[in-house]
Amino acid sequence: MTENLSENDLILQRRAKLDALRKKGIAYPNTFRRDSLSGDLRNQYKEASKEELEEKSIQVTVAGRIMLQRIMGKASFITIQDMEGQIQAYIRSNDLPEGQYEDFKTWDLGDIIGVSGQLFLTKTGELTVHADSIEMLTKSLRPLPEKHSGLVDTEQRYRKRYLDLITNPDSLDIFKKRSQIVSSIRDFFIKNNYLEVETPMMHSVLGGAAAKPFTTHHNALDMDLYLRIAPELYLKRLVVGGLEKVFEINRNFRNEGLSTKHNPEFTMLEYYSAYADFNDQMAFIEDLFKALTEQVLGSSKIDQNGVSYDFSQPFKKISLKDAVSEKLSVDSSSLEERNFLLEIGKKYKLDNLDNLSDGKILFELFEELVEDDLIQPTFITGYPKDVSPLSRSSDVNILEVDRFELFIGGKEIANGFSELNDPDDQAERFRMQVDQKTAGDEEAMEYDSDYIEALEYGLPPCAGVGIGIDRLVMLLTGAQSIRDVLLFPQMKPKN
RNA sequence: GGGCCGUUAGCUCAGUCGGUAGAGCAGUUCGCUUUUAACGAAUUGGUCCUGCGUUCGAGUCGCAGACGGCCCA
Repeated sequence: MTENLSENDLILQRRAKLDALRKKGIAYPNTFRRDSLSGDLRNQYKEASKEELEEKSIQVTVAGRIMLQRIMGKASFITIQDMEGQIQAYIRSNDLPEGQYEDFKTWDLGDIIGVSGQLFLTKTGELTVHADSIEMLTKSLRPLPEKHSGLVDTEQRYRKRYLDLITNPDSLDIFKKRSQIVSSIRDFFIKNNYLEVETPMMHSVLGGAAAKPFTTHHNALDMDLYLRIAPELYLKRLVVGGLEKVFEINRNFRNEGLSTKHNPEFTMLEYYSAYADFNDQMAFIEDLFKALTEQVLGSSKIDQNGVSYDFSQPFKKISLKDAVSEKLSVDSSSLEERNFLLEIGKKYKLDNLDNLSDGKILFELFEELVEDDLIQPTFITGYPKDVSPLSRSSDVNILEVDRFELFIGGKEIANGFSELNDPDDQAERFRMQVDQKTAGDEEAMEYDSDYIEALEYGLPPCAGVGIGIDRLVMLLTGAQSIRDVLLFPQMKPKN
């Protein structure tokens, strides 16, 4: 448990074995090359019969970590694990140089070795490499977690992810899926003629989202900088610059509490398309989810944590006001009356109620009352202007903007809107943000005059979307905590 | 920030009413040439998360703290 670097017996024994290797001059070789991976061999020969394999005399060289061993006096079976899975090797004294079998018997679980030999099927039908040569490649000095249960302790799984990955195939599978998801998204955007870009992670002006930032300091410039809370304002500068379709998959940093849904650094996909509006983007998201689930999970109809999702169908759409009024069983027009909003806000114990605008109260009521219940994919539309300082104003309702958020499984998955490209309107919204900041709102944005100047050159009509990759991976893998989809979730150091 | 729960051997876990710290796996030794979490025999291994307190005596009870998990804000 405690990080005890004083070496116990198990480590001393392994070190003694390493010393013996060092004396022979074969401690950490790097000349061994494999020609096969466990998964490929399994796939390739899953149909082959014992006789066929024997007849073909297939010589292979594999490498990996010893995970299981069944040692007998003059012959052994071991299970070695590589990046694709496990394969068994049969090590027989007679087939090795004099004395090597005795050395082999001192090898430990966790050691990384290479094995060459012919493939065969054992009498129980398991594909096995019949070793004619074996080599110790990396001596492991510390014992692995228990071979059957794997590493169970949640804290250790996060702190020592490598042990989790070695011993828990389910965990490994989540991270393989995560990689496929990101790769599939990237393909989808590139196919749709988007250009992938990278924008600054260190910002001198805070903007692009409502969040508390981390600050850092640049010594040579002697200036404080924020770790970015969102790339939005830079990506839209690029659209001004003529990159009419751009996307970025990268980290954002928000200085807030940790939970099963929040990690201070997390991965965001943001993309922008000129000559599109928020309705176009909703349709595009439906296409994205259909393609993504088909590619990564093999079907757009999936079951996750007891819920069935069908991503081949259009998603439900409902306005924020209707969603809240439905929940409260009141007429949606009553949500336009401040007294009623205050009454309901009080009932649900919203903080600092009197200082909140009507739109903010409505928005917070939505989060409080509705969000968790949006299990099937649902676009919420009709967002209040005062919680959406970068969104284009609605042409039909002066208090609202052309914005949506997508909820699936009770979690916010995407946020998108027609972009505000009127520089005067944007300047006015920034000023309101600054007022809110002055009034004590720590999540409010700063006035970004450089961005306003960019808008003055002309941002084409456009719409953009942000999708939280971590939550998306949670959805598609069934993970219950964001820490289970982050290789190294944020943890307090021990001691 | 609040509530609840957890922390015992390298790992996975027991530990009764407060009375000498236990098992399985791993390790070590022996046996075993087609095993499957191999098997059989023997055996080593402890800062019971930390500190303070109560007590003749604390893994166990109390207080404070650390780290983690879940829920709430």
